[in-house]
Parts: sequence; structure tokens; C-alpha cells
Amino acid sequence: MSNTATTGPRQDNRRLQLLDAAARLFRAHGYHATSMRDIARAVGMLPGSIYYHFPSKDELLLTVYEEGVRRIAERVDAAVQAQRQPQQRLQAACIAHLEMLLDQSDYAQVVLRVVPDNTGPSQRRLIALRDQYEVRFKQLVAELELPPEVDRHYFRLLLLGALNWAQTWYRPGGDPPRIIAMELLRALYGGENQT
Amino acid sequence: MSNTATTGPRQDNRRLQLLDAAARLFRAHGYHATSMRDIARAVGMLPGSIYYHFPSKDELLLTVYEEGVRRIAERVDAAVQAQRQPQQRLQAACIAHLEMLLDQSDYAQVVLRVVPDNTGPSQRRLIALRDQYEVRFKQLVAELELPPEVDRHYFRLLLLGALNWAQTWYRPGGDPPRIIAMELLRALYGGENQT
Amino acid sequence: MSNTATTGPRQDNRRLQLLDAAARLFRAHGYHATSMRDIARAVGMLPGSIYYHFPSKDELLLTVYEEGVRRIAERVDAAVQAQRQPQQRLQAACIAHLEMLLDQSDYAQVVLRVVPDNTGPSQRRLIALRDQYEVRFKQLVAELELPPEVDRHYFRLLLLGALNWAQTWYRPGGDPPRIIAMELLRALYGGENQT
Amino acid sequence: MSNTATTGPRQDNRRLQLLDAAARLFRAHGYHATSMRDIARAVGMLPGSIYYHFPSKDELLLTVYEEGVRRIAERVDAAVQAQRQPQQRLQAACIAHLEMLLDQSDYAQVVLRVVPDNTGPSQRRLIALRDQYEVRFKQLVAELELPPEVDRHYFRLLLLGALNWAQTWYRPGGDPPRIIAMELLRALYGGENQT
DNA sequence: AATGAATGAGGATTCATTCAT
DNA sequence: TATGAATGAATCCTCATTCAT
Repeated sequence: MSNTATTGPRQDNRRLQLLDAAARLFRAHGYHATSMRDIARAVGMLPGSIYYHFPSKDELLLTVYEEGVRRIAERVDAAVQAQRQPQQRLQAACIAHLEMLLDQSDYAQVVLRVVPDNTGPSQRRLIALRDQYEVRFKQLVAELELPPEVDRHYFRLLLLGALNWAQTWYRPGGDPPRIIAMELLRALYGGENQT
Repeated sequence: MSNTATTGPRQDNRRLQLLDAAARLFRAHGYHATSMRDIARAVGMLPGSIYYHFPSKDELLLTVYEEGVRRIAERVDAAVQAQRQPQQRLQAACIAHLEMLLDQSDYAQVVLRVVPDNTGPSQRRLIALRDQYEVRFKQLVAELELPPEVDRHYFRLLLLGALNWAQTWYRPGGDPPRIIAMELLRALYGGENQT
Repeated sequence: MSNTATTGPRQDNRRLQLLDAAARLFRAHGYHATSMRDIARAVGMLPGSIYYHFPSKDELLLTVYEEGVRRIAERVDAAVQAQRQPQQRLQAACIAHLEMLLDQSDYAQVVLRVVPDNTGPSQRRLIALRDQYEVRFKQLVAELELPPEVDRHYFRLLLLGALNWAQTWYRPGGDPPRIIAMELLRALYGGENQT
Repeated sequence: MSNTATTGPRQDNRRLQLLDAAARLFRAHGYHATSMRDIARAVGMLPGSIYYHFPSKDELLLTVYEEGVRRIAERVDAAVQAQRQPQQRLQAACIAHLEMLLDQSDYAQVVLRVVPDNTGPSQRRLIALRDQYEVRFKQLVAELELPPEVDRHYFRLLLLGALNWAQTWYRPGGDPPRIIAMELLRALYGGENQT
């Protein structure tokens, strides 16, 4: 098990700085284009000093991933629990998901941006983490009323794909994530089923 | 302008081999994880020899991108022109798009898989190429009959996002791309508007 | 002078553990291939903590060397003193020497295995320690009856070389050290001089 | 198969320089204490440039080993073939062996000096090379007339051990290798069997 | 049209060691 | 007695690229 990002009893200050910097850089440039030197420089350390806190670049990514999943899941779960109606539960999830994804958390963005392919020995763990998060949406879609000819599997993939791909075209300054989420949902539901 | 892959009166044999190898490797491992050595080895050349054909790795990527856009656009355009009804024109486009993206063309896959971020000086050109391709969908959506409250901008982003994200979860052996495209569209249209 | 391992009125527990671990690892992997980390891990310490007990890796080696010489000398001396006849005194020395060297003491093995070359500033001390041990054999050979044309200097080098080199080809499970020592001596004496 | 050290049709100049430098440094400092930097500096190259000629440090060692065995075997075989009598054939072998070992060839010295232990993935090949060389001595000893109670296996180990260990105490300026070899043999044969 | 040989910078990682606590 | 955190230099090696031939 890799260490969780949440600190122990002590301050563990630099470890968190390190993790933050790694998340920011992985998100901005991808895994391969980010060097340990870059990360070290970002926190004012020497490259070798990172290895006191993390045994490898791969493990650093894994820890960022874990923390990313933890954070986005927390936010989405909280948003969902505040709603009763299936339709609104899903909407709340989408908004929270997109806000984390576009605006707020480098950690969460890494989870979707860094393709766990040829990133080292933790590949499978990364994929498992991602899947473990997406299970929520499987459930939310299951609760939903949908026309019988709609395959819920593809409905979920349609929705998540559209949300996740927003990372690609989103630019700060346009519509805020909340609006984007709602517009995408409106486009999806068409005229019917409106709240 | 870098030459397109089809340019050149002569055989230009090795150049094409080189492009094919680059496309295959960029698609499989990403830009940063693919080295010039890898590409050279794949065509039985020495790394230095690539530079007779291409001035840099960046330019190699750009050329693959251009060719990718050319190929997917060609296929999509042909599919669209075979249809008259807006609904079916869009459907045909989606199917062609997804087939290229998932199954058929390393070139096309690179266009979506390699995030043009910190991949070198051609960043902007890459993004422009991608955008230039997506214009087609803007037009196809414009022709479409849609409920008035649906924003056509977001409708397009929803659809393309869902299609493009399929790269992430698609595994050969599951439903073929054509079926996936149609299921996603059915999930999008819900019960209404059926052909 | 660095302290010998037995010095210290107190328990000096960790210091001894440290030496044992260092001896074991130096013997198994050599000086350069053994890191302070390895040694620390072997006794459940952090690398920095070693420096409370020893000022440097070099000094650690020196101490192991000293202890190695002390131990093998002790054993050989005891074995020799139990015999009267020159021939048998030498034989006893060879057996004790080989048993320590092949089987019993990591410390003793380090003395012969780690070539004191570019191992740090103690080089000369290490060589001196080794020489100081070998003096015993000079004496044992001096007592011996030998044909006049045999140079006692080379006789000693022949014998010690053969014994020490056994480290190279010895594998546990073959003849035990005692037998090896006696067979080598028999090969050396040929038919004559038999006890 | 690693490349042999003997040049191809071209000059292959730097490769040989590299091999020479590696042999010299491995002999002088051992494998672990010699860095690629050291080797590069010795031939006026940058460290990375070595990798054009050799794929790894381990392979460099392997090639030196191979060349070392080749050279010493060649010399020893030539010396042996010039003699008829078993006793003198062995003597010639010992002299040649020791001359290579002490004076002449860094390559040969590496074979005996660098313990193939924790030196990387070629360990077994290194040991095999060493064994393959020593087979000669098995044969030479087999031809020899020896008292029946002498085990020829141990006789060979005695002899080779004594010769090889000479590396440890030999200092230029003392008796030359030829004399040393003969003195060791005289010590071994005692008064009898003299030529 | 390509090779052989190299460059120089940078890749991740490990080293022995330090020192405030 | 030791730890936690770091240093600075070095480790082996790979990178994209160059250029005379």
C-alpha cells in the first residue's frame, strides 16, 4: 500500500507540498513530460530529496491518483446525498464532477488526464482506482427513469465521456463548470423529462 | 507547411514507413514515451537517419497529425455525402468517426490520444488541425432538428466528447465501433426522434 | 585507533549488531556494493543513525577488518598451541584458517574478500592488519623441516595462496573445510613427509 | 552474444580504446569502484557516448572478460604446445599464466580480480568463461605423474590458487613473474621430481 | 539516402553524509 | 541514542539531435 496523502500526526509539510506540486505538474504537462527535477524545483528541493518522501516517480503518481479519487469522490458523494430525486441526484453528481475536473483540483484532473498507459508498474492500480470511482455513476444511472430502448451502460458512457472530454475544450473565462454540466444534461435529455 | 504524407512524385517509401511507425508508436505509447530510437528501430533505420526525412520529432508528430486529420475527414465526408437526411448524415458521421478512432487508423487515433500540450513548438498547429476537423460536426448539428431549448454548441460537445472518450474504455472484442456509435446515439436521442 | 568491537563497558548492543550486519553484507556483496542503507536496514536503523556509532563507512570496514583479524588469529593461535610438532602445528593452523575463512566468520571472510583498494583512506591500515596476521605463518614455516632448495618465503605464499583462493571455488555442500585443508596439504607434501 | 573485442573490417578505434580503458580501470579499482564517467574521461569521451559502443556497463565487463580469457588462453596454449614433457608443459603454463596475470594484460587481470558477484546479469557467463579457461589446467595435471595419494583435483586447486593469489602480494620490482612461477613450483615439488 | 560516431543535456535514482531535534 | 529531513554529488543510462562521410 502506498501511503495516503493525508498527513500523519506530524506536520509532514514537505510531503504535501511535494504532492501538490506533482499533481499540478502532472495535470499541466502529463506524466512523462514532468521530470523529478521539475517537481523538486517547484518545491525548492533537490531532486534526490524527493526520494526521502516517495520511493519513485511511479509511486508519486499513484499517490496523487489515490488522493485525486478520494477528493472527487468525497465531493460527488456529498453533492449526491443532498438530493432525493434520481434526476437531481445525477445532476448534482455531474456538477460536482465537472467542478472538480475543470476548476478545482489538480489531483482530480490528473486522474482523468494522465492515461495510465506505460506509466510504470502501478498501471493496474491506477485503472482500478478510476473504475472504483466511476461505480457511483453506474448506480446513479440505475436509479434513473429512462426509455426502455436506452441501454443504461451506454447512457453512462455517453454522459461520463461528455463530461470528461470537457477537459479538452474547457477554457477558464467561458461558462463556469456548473453551467456547462447543466447545458450538457439539457442537451442529453432534449425537451422531455425536464425538472 | 510540412509535406503531407502523400506528397512526392517518387516512391518516398521510407518516409511513409517512418510515418506509419511513428503513428503506431505515438498511438500505443504516447508522444513522450516514444523515442526516435524506437521509431528508427521499427523501420530498421538508425536514429540519425530519420533526420533526412523529418527535421525533428515535433515535425514528425505534426505530420502524423495532419495525415490523421486528412484520413478521418476523408472517411467521414464520404460517409456523410452518402446520406440525405440530417439525422442519418450525423449518424453516418459518428459511425465513420468511431470506426477510424477505435479500429482502423493509428493516424486518426494519434490526433485524439496525444494531447497537444508541451509536445513542442507545433502545439497551436495541432490544435488548429483538430478544430478544423471538428467543424464538420458543427455543420451537421446545425442541419439537425432539435428542441429549441437545446444549445447546439453543447449538443455537439456532448456528442463528440462521448465518441472521443470511447478511446478510453473501448476494448477490441466488445461491441464493434458501429454498434457503439449507434447505441450512444440512441442513448442521446432517448425515445423520440427515432429513425 | 578505532575501537575494537569488544570495547565498551556498557552493552554496546547496537554497535555490535551494526558490525555483524556490516561484516555479513561486506562479505556477501563486497564493500562498494553494500550501502549504508543496506546496513542500516539490516539492523532496523535509519542510515543516519549509523553515524552515532561509526564516523564513516570506511571506519566501519576498518573495524570489521580488525575484528576479523582478531578472531581468525585467536582461533589459529589456539589451534597451533595445542600441537607440538612443527608439521602438525602448521596443519592445525591451516585447518583453523580455512574453517574461519569458508564457514564460520563473516568477519574473517571480509579480510580476504574485500580487496583493500580504493576503499577509502584506511587502505594502508587494512593491508597492515592482514600482514600482521600472516606473520604467524612465517613463523610456522620457519619451524618446518624443508628440503634445502625450497624457498620458505615462496613456500608460505604457495600455501596461503592456495588456502585463501579456496574462497573462490568453495561451495557449501562439498568437502568440509577441514578436509579441504588436509587435501591441499597432502597435495603439497606429495608422497614424502607424511605424518 | 556480446561482440568480440577483435575489430571488424573498419578501424573501430574508439571501441578498442574504450575496452582498454575499462580493462585498466576495472583491474585497478574493481568493477563497482569504476564508473562510466571514469572510463569516459580516460578516453576523452562523454559518459553517454560510451553507450554507442556498449549497451551497458555490465556488457563492457563481459567483453573485457571475454577478451581477457581469449588473451591469456592464447598465451598459455602457445607456451604449452612448445613443450613435450608433462612436467615442463605445466611449468610453461604456469609461467605464461603468471606473466599475463602480473605484468602484461589488464584484460587477464580483470578475469581474476573482478569477482563475478553482484556484477550484474552476466554473472554466469563470467564464471563460465573463467571455468572454460581453467579446463586447460585440469588436462595438464591429468598428464602429470603424481604420487598415488595426491588428489589431482586438489593439486590443481592448490597450484592455481597459489598462482592467482600472487596478484595480491606481487609488487613490480621484486622477482619477475617467471621466477615467481618457478619458485612456487619448486616449493610445490619439494626436492623430488626435479627437472 | 543513410551511417557511424558522437554530443550535451537531462532522465530517474542512489550515495555517503550532515545536523537540528 | 536515534530520527527526520535533507544535501550535493554521483550513479547508470537515454534523449533528441548533429554532421562528416
